[in-house]
Amino acid sequence: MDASWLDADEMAAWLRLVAITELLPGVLDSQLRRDAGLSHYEYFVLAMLSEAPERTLRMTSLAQRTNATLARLSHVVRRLEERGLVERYPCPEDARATNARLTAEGWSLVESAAPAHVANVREHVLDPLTSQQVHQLVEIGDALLERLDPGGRMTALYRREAR
Amino acid sequence: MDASWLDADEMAAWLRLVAITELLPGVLDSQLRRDAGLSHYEYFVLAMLSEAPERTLRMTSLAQRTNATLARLSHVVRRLEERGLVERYPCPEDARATNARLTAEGWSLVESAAPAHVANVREHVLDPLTSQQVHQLVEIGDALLERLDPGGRMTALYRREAR
DNA sequence: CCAGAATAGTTGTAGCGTCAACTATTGGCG
DNA sequence: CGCCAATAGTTGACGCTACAACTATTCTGG
Repeated sequence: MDASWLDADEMAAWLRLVAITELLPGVLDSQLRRDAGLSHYEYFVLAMLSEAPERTLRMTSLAQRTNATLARLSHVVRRLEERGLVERYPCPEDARATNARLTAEGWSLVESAAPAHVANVREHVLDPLTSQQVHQLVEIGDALLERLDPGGRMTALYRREAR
Repeated sequence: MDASWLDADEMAAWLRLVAITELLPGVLDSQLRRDAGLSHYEYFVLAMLSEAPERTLRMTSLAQRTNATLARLSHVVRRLEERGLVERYPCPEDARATNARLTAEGWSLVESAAPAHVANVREHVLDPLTSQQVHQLVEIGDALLERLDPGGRMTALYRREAR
């Protein structure tokens, strides 16, 4: 990390981004773990299902929406299924595919966990920013995701095209 | 994740930040793993040592600079020591403390890994941003880190005070 | 000056993610 | 048709991180 290769502003931005990616997961996980017994990724999976029609999604689509590989999702969904929060069944239209559906129990867990989670996100991320900075973060996020996920394989569903 | 609790811009910013924290580690890790046999966190540890006087730091200080807990760092340094990249020795001034020092081998590894890593950071993070956005990211980062690491326990060393 | 609290660090364990290997189905095209 | 590539998903092993428990020093107030 030779400082001469990045100018002062670039280095400052980079150090902050690294720190955020190290610290944010812990902040999210510990609140959700304590209040709902879920990791942030597990919560996010349940939340994506809760917003889908029939509260059901194919594994591949769910993996995209949660920025994860299929292998990771498969392990997570197996554990969620063992806890009765989700159920899997073969997709009727395509025998290769698997559908994951939120159970009633899973739905009520997300519902009960959401308020405290949203409050936590507000407290640690949204509140400290001005509304102008929130908007800047959207633009910066789009620019970065275009490179971090070039084909839009994981983020195409909500990403705005670059101007 | 009830959308009604966050407005459109807030939700957009939040989804992008989540996606970045999921995707960035993989982008950094895979390049460094392939080119230097190091995880990004391991590289960062070596890089922080390479910039310190005597290429030596106390474990606690090194943990702060790398946004990590002492437990995590201890495991990582043990593995780096086994590979001959770092050496540990009891701190003379305080018998509780341990110093970690970069070996010659560790130094040459960081030196050889740095160019490709910096290029990767440029390609995926800095280049897609305007210089104005880089500056905005610094401000946004400071605002978030003030909440993510309230006491400045991990980030005080480089964080700018809020205006 | 010494008892208890705080600091510094290590270690074992359990849980999660990555990677590679694998099965099963579908789609394309010759 | 029939074969081969692509798609969809699962699984097992391995490595890394968080958490809790532990040792060992140093600091501090009575």
